[in-house]
Amino acid sequence: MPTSTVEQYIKTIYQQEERCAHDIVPMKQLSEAMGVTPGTATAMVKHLAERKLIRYEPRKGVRLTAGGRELALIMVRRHRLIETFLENVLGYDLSEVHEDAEQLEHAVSDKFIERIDAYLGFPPADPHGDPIPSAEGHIARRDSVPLDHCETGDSIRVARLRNDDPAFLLLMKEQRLTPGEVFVVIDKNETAGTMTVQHNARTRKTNTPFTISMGNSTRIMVEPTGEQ
Amino acid sequence: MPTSTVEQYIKTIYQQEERCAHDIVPMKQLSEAMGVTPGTATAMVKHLAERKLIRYEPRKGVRLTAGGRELALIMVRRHRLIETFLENVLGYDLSEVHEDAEQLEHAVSDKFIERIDAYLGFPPADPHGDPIPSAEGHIARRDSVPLDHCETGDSIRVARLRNDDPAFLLLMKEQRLTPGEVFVVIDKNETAGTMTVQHNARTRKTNTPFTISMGNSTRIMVEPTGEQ
DNA sequence: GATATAATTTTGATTAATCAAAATATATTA
DNA sequence: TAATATATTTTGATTAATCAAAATTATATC
Ligand SMILES: [Mn+2]
Ligand SMILES: [Mn+2]
Ligand SMILES: [Mn+2]
Ligand SMILES: [Mn+2]
Repeated sequence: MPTSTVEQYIKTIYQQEERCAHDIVPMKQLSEAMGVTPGTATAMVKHLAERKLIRYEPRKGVRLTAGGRELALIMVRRHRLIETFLENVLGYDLSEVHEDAEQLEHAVSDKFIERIDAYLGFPPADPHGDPIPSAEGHIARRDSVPLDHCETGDSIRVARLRNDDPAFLLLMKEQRLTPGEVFVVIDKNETAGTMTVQHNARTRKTNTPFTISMGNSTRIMVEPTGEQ
Repeated sequence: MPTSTVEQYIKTIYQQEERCAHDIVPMKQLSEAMGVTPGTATAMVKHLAERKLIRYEPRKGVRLTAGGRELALIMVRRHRLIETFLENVLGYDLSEVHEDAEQLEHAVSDKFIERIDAYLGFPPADPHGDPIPSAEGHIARRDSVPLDHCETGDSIRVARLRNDDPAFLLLMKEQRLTPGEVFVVIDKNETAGTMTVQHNARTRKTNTPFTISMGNSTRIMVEPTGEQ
């Protein structure tokens, strides 16, 4: 049985592989993502390699083995189902779900997770819009693009918010920039490094435009609505 | 912040104090209840005494301080609310709730517990009939007696099942000997060391009597129905 | 290409939790 | 009371996870 520390390292390596074009993950990146000193990460990485959960290339970095990916997807499934439960059932705010899920994911049994899944009606995605892997380890690939790839006039739907910072998520909630919501890009100012979007709601009169930095907009994944 | 090991020791000491007429808990009893060697328990007990969670009398045993009792009641509250959630919401069997609660109680946040409490409608007792302490650490005292204190002819209601063994609980469920159910003692055989009870249901025809050993009957806490 | 900078690994130490087995104290029994 | 049994503590060792700081290697810069 993996310890919760091992679980957390493996999940983190998976996430870093996703972020950086599924290349090898360097030690600095891993140690920073784990919040430990580089030496600690090196020691753990050797242990994970012995356990055959990763392949470790000294002085280069690490990547998951098939077995490591399997464990990572189990952890991602747990995390996302727990987040969905916290928001949908217990009424947590979007900005609060991550912190608690980060702990609970290491304490729940398979039985618990499968029952939660059924209770929620087998949701395809978590509150951030991230797809929930199946119990067998299959994960849906959804082709969304970062908001900064869009142009003025584009009609878009928010797909995922790839940032766990509560302050960021609180702001997104305030501006209704949450998964499923439809917007139009009304301005893209490369010089200023900002994008301005406007909510498409017909039920509200106050569709005040909202301006966001280009940096933050890379964390908002969107897909075209198909409408012009 | 106490580690989950510290939490578990404190909760266990509380339970052993309850069992044995709130006297001092000897080291052997503690080490057996924790499933560790006596030396391990001695080392931990010194640590808990430094933390002012217990008072430790060498060669005698331990007892909780006010602070220790406070932590213990927090853990008991968590455990019982989680058990209630697992049975009432996720459909766990009575015999399955304990194992998962034993892990989850160390991973949940205060926010999680208060939301679960509200979601369940502030239940007074868990599925075993054990009272749930309030968030402020108050616990209801219910004066129930062990089944073996009853006499032939007594009409009784099951209050609590003080045994976490899944096999025992499975049997109790089968015989409908669960909290709230009403029975009549139809025989008490001191020589054979058995008691026989019969379910009071009017909706069923098959009220076959059920015989249980005196030893097991001490784990079934009951209260008189008031009817003759 | 030599040197400065950055990343990585190694070394030595620490903390929490545990066990096995030896030592000691207490309780029971003859 | 003396001998025996039981409970408890002590000692020495182990495992997992971590840090600080020194040593090493790779990368970038001049
Ligand atoms: Mn985690
Ligand atoms: Mn998420
Ligand atoms: Mn526990
Ligand atoms: Mn219970």
